[in-house]
Amino acid sequence: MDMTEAVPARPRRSDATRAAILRAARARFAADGYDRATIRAIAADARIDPSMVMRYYGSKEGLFAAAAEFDLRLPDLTQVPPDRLGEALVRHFLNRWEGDETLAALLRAASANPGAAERIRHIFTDQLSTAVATFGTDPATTGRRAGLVASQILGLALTRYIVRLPPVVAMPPAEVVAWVGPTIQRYLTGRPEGEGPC
Amino acid sequence: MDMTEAVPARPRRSDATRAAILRAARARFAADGYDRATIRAIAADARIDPSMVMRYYGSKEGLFAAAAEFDLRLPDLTQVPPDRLGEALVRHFLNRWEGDETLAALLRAASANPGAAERIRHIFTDQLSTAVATFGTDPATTGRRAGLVASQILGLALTRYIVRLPPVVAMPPAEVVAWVGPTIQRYLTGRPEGEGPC
DNA sequence: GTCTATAATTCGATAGAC
DNA sequence: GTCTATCGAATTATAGAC
Repeated sequence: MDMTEAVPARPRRSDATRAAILRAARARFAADGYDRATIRAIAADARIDPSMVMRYYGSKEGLFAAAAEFDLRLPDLTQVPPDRLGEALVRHFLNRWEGDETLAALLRAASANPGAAERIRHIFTDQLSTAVATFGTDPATTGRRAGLVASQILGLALTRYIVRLPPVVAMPPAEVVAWVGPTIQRYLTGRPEGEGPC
Repeated sequence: MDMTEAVPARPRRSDATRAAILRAARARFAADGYDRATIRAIAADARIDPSMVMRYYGSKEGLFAAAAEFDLRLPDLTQVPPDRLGEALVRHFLNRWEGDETLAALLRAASANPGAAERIRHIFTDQLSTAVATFGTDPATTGRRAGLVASQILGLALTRYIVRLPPVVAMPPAEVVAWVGPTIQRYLTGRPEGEGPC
């Protein structure tokens, strides 16, 4: 047994530095977008030398790829009362945004960085579609429903955190849930044109 | 009567050049975002020298300000049957986007350009709010309703034209209207939590 | 592992000839 | 009005000393 096995999953000496870089990168990318967030500024925030960023992440693209790792952490929709799916989803997304600026960084970067839009597509097709598919709507409509949900959820994020439309920013979370919840609910389980079971 | 009056509102010799610059600028800003759309590239598209752009518009910011002039051209909502307001608005926005890339340019630039987000805020508060206020809902809720409409409309534009989510891109206009129309209708005239007049 | 120095681009903007 | 030439600044990325 050699020394490398004596230290399983050894915490590298510079893991703290790497984490600091990622933290600073996420904040800068979220605040300034991809192009305006410079490696120099990120390094300054993390209190390290700019060349360290290159050493650890290879390039600016590599840094962004690492900083933009994101999981929606969608709850198990089968555990939610079927008539409260929309409400639950909106509440979940609000919490997810306020606690993690990664999605805001992705959204802001999506217009300039070729990989960011692709990343968002994957997140909101793979992760969301599989969640939508877990309960028994017609599989043929799953993609469309997930896309509609994404359009409202991302639009809410855009107007609340990027464009910052005053009325949307001012709405308390409970009221956002009350207004947008029914929209998501209909996209998930309803039909178009409001010809619902009225 | 002197010569200046003999040629009222004279079309300057270079108006064609100015228009070509604006056309190229809108396309580049829409495709690449503010930072990546360079004056050099715009000038090349317009088949003119880069210095002409500076001469006509002073700076890159000035050029963007001129290129991002946008009017929602909202129809008179009082002429629309009250139960078809949502449908009419969604249809109008779809047509407005497909025919003019200015809004896409604004949306793409909103994350990098300080003035673009401000411009969108004005467009979607002033223009939309006044339209929402024209019919008789409680004035206290006008701003909120306009904000909610903007969140869904801008989210639709974001997922359809910027992020390009496949299911949203693939939806024919009629189906977008059928699905999203009722959402806008409820934001305009309904109440939250789906406790509508059922 | 960390930092200095700098290479190699690229961009917005300016000056001035024609 | 139009174009050539170029400045000055900022960026990513690399090479190499310590």
